[in-house]
Order: sequence, then structure tokens, then C-alpha cells
Amino acid sequence: MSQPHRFPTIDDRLFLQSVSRALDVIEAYAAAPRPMSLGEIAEAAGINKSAAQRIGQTLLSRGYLEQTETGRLKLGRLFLDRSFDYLRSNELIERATPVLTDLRKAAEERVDLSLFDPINDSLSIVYATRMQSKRETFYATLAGRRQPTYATSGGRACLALLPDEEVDDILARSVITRLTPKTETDVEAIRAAVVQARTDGYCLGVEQALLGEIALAAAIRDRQGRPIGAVHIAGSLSEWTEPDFRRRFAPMAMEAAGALSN
Amino acid sequence: MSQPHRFPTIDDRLFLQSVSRALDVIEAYAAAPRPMSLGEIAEAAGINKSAAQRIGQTLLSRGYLEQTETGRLKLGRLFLDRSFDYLRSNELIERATPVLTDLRKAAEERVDLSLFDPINDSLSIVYATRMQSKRETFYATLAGRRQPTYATSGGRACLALLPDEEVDDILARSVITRLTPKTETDVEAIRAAVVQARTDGYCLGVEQALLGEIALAAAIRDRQGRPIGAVHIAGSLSEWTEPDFRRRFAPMAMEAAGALSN
DNA sequence: TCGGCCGCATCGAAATTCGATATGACCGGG
DNA sequence: CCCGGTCATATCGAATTTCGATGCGGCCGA
Repeated sequence: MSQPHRFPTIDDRLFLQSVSRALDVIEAYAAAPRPMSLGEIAEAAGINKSAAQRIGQTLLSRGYLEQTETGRLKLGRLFLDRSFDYLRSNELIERATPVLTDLRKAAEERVDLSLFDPINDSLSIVYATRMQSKRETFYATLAGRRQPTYATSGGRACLALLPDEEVDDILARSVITRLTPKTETDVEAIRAAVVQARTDGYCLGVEQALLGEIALAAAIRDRQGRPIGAVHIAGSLSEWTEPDFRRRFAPMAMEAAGALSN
Repeated sequence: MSQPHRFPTIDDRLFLQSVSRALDVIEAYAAAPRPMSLGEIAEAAGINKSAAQRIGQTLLSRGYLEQTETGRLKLGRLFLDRSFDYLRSNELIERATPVLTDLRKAAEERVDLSLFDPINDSLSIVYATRMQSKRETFYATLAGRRQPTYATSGGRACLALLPDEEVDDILARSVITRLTPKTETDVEAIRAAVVQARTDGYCLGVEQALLGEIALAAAIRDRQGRPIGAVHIAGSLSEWTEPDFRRRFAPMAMEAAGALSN
């Protein structure tokens, strides 16, 4: 999922190998976040066992890894602390919270804030705030979840704010896979949805990322008019038809996104 | 807040200085999560400017730090990804999500899952899942938030499962400060609340951590009967009297915590 | 009982990291 | 208008720290 982020080119002389390898280790858990032995860590992170041992001990002593009864290593809860620091430091998220709370109350459906992610090549969006409705799947409640830009209403709403070349570039670099049987995989169709979103001011998607889900999002702009994130409203197809959902929630999402734009 | 976690004693030969210093840097943002210059980072993390430069560049190139327009460094959104991995890897959290969703629906108040944290000396609890009710303050919506064990209903409910010596030890090591004007700072009174929770099976606190808030929690036990976390229900004093809140929510919290214990 | 993997430990070699120092840009004040 | 301070960035020789091969005893399943 979160593969190659190494864009700010860096002077090799300033690059700390051991730090980078430590990051490789914690990122190894992204593929399968289960407890691992040193050997497994070494293989998953692409390092030797000695390095895994040193990094493991260091991260363990600092609380970023924890040990199971059998001595295997798993991710430590200190990552929660760091993500808290991040959320707290993000001006948009802080500003968005009361807006989303109101929106959640008015909509009575799940409301999310996602961040557009140029740092990760704009290929994915990250959910930063999630406000549940009645019943939700596990993942739909978790901040930090990533989804491909091309497949989510929020990602498409962000793309709609970019010039055609950039949209084409992002789509070209995207590995388009089916998240659900309904996921649109035809680039032309995705492009059309983006163009539609440009005139509508929001984007609607049906079962694009999750079966049974209808979602609608409006992009949040920065001072230069570039997308920085999106406000999502998501409901169940068992309760909503597409026209009803659109009519009811499009204005709400756009209003919230507008209030957060600047 | 999250100060000295270095308990698993470690063989110095296996300790990676540069990794540890990199962690010092990212933890420096816990004190004040604003963008920092290299000089500020160096001072906050207790390292020299050269080290700050190297670590900064390395973390930047990996996405764990981001750069403002002015070149200052701030926390990167990749911490969201890591916390997602952690949440996803935690068996209790996964198991708790549907239970909490139901509880949230039934209670119509804020519902939280907190983790008791022996790794941090049991001095604090961390919120792992937060399910908002109508209106909430910013921090009350964020996973990763820490609160002192002694001051929260969840922390006290966990303490109630421990033998007296351990309770006394934890309270003795706690730096007791007033989070609100109503925070109980008398150790004897806290101990009494813990004893009360032992017989009640839950713990109730009024404005202990947040003004205007009434909170109630029941502890989750592991197989050995030791506390691993707590289910919280929190409401507003403007809507609830203490007896009503207790009568209505104590059984619900205890049932949920019981279902998650084992 | 054997073989393989486990965590844990050791150690010499040297690559990697260290930290002092330099450069040029920027900013605000005198 | 030109200081003095701080900024990010870059350089470099020294040596500390990291590296990785190797060894140990324990555990588990065959």
C-alpha cells in the first residue's frame, strides 16, 4: 500500500542508514501487522538478522515495538501518541472538527475528513477524522486508512480541482485495481467523473471502494485553490437511492468544504 | 506527557544511537507540535544541529516529517499510517469495535475504548477508539490522547483490578495535578474511589478530567484477570444528574467490558 | 534424538555517523 | 544601508558507532 515515498531528493551524506532501516522495519508491519520474529522482520524489511536484532531492541526499549509472551515483536501503542501529535498539529484538522461534528449531527450519516496527499504522489488519500454513524465496519472507523485517489469520491473531488495534465498524470501513475466488483476501472470513465465533479462542485460514488456504500465528497481548497482534502458523507445503499442521497447531502458537503477552504 | 519509557533494559551494544535520536526528534513534537527549525529541533531533542540536520533530512525523505513553505519541519502524515497499522494489529481493538458501535447506538453518548499502559509504568491510559456523540471538544475526538490513570474513570476502573500494593505504587509514582478545578488530588480519596469501583464493578467520575463532563467506565480483563483497558461512556452534566447517569449507563458499560474480557 | 528456528550474545573490521565549521540567503533593527 | 542574528544547506576528516558473520543454548515438532 504505502510503498515508495522518497521524493525530496536527499544528499547521501546526510542520509542515516540505520534510521532508514528502522523505518523499514516499522513499515514492514503495513503489509501484515502481526507479531513477527526477528527472522521474519529481517526478511520483511530486507535487512539481515543482526540489524533486525539491533533495531528491534532499540525500538522495543523506546516503546515503538512491544513483545508478545513468545518474544515476537509487534507494533507498540506509542504510534497512537505520535498520530495524536500529528492530528493535533494539523491546523486543518483542528479547524474541521467542529464543522464535521455539526455536519455529522445534521446528516446522521458517517462523515469523514480525508487528506489529499501530494507527498505520496497524490496516488492515495488518508482519512484523518472519521465520525461514525450507526453501524460501521472496522476499517471504516479508523483514521490513517488509505484509499486510492482514483476510486474514492474524495479523491476524485480533489482531482477535479487540478488541471487536466495533472489529473492524467496521476491516473497514469495509478495502478488501477478493483476494490469492489463495481469499482470503475476504465480511465476514461474516471476522467469523466472528475470532469462532472468540476461542474457539480462535488463527487458522488456508488460502491466504488466498499460494497453497499454510497459516498459523496466535496474538496477543500487552499489559498491557491489547490486541493488539500475532502469532506465525505457516506451512507448505505439499503437506505438511500442515488438521487435522494445526492439531493440531500451534496449541499451539506459543499457548504462544509467551503467553510474549511481558504 | 509521554516522558521516560525505557524500561526493557537493553544491552548497550545493541542500542542504535542514531535511531534513538531520531525518536527523540519526533517525540520533541509531543511537547508542542508546531513546525520547528533545525535549531529548535536540536534544542528540543537535546542533540546538536548537525544531528538534527541529518535526522531531519532522513525523516523528511521518508515522509515522517514534512516541510512548511519556510523550510521548517513539522510532523508528517505518515504517522497516521503507522497508527492505522497499530490499531489494525490490535486484537482487542478489532474485537471491541462492533461492541462499541452497538454501545454507542444504545447509549447515545460518547463511547471510548482506552488501553491501560503497563509499558508506560501504568501512569497513563491511551484512548484507542473514540465514538463521538453530538458535540465534542477537539481533543475528545482524537485517538492517541493520553490521560493520567489516577484521574480518569477508566484508569481507576483498571486500578480496581490490581492488588492494593500495586495501586499504592502507581499512585505514589503519579505526579498528581489538577486537570480541572474539580480533579481529586487527595490520594486517600482516589484510593477510596478505587475501592468503591472494586465492589461496584465500574467507576464513575464527575469533572475529573474535563469540566462539565460526567464519565463512567468498566475495566476489561485479560485471561489472568489483569486490566488491559476500559470501556468509557461520557456525557454532559447539563443533561445528566449523577444518579441518573449511573443507573442508566453502569450496566451497559459493564456488559460491554465483560463481553470484551477474557 | 535430530534439525531447524528461536532469542540472545560476541567481536573485529570499517563503514557510517559524528560534530565542528563554512557558505550564502534572509530578516529586522539601528 | 549595513549590520548581527538565524536560517537551511553543504563539507570533511576523525573515530565512534554500526555492521554482519558467527556462536550459544533453548525450545519445538518431526
